[in-house]
Amino acid sequence: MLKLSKKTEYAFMAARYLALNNSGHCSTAKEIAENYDISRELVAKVLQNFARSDIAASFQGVKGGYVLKKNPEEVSLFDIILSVEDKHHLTNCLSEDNPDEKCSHEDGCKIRDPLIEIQKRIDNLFLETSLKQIL
Amino acid sequence: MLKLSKKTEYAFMAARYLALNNSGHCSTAKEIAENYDISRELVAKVLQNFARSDIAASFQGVKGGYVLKKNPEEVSLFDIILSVEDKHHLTNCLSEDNPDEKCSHEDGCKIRDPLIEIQKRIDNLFLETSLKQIL
DNA sequence: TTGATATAAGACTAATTTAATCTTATTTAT
DNA sequence: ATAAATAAGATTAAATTAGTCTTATATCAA
Repeated sequence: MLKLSKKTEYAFMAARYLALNNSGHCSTAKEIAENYDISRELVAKVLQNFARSDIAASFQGVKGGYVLKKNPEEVSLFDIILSVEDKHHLTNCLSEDNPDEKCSHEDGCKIRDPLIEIQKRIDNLFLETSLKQIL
Repeated sequence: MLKLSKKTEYAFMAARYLALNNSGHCSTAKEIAENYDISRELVAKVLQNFARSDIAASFQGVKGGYVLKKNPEEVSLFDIILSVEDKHHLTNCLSEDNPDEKCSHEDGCKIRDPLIEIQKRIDNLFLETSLKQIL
């Protein structure tokens, strides 16, 4: 596997849409969902996440919606993933709720450290790629 | 997410075990499973995959088991992942059974190309890391 | 002030994927 | 012959992910 979730895919798409339509105009979840033919509710959740993590500003009510809060070159794909995904770790024993040496296979499994290194380098790939680069 | 499957974790562990115990000695699935306290059947499947993809040689019958067929520095983590995992793609539209331009979001989603690039670079990280490096 | 259209957020259900187990067959050393 | 191993596929169970539904709140405009 090692697959991005649909939520992350939708997040990339929604962020891209916001970036391309940021001329003072407020984009709604409905608008984006219809544009890509995906679930309105899922897009809405993605956008709510964006608002929470300060990627986008939200406006409620009629004429409400979302606008990007940063320049596309200032938003990394990593920011977007983090905004939308709670777990983003290669293995369970690499996650923060499982700090330090804790591995379900006791000290039998010694693959943790090299994987931490690879994890960092993968994160960096997404960190180095900005939203601007996918427009 | 973007998580390795347990199968892949087990594969790394099993490969590591084989590499550390390759002094003419045949390692069995049972032995490895007990050593790491994981399911015997799952380890068996991993080892069968290793045999099919020529990472290990298998010997049947009593006194049977598996031995690494290559030097640890000649086996990459990517080889191991490929051996054990059928899908190893960042997104569904990146998989081979979905060639070329086919994306469920028609031409609406334009994130495919940059993701192909990131996919390649992730693959490279695993390709550049050899089994020897996790011993 | 009411109705229409948004976001906000959480509960719930459905679908898919992954993990684990079970079963049967075959091989081979003793 | 028997015990211990691989081989391979079927089946079940568990976990995760995707998608939907519901209720509440905000805001614009007639």
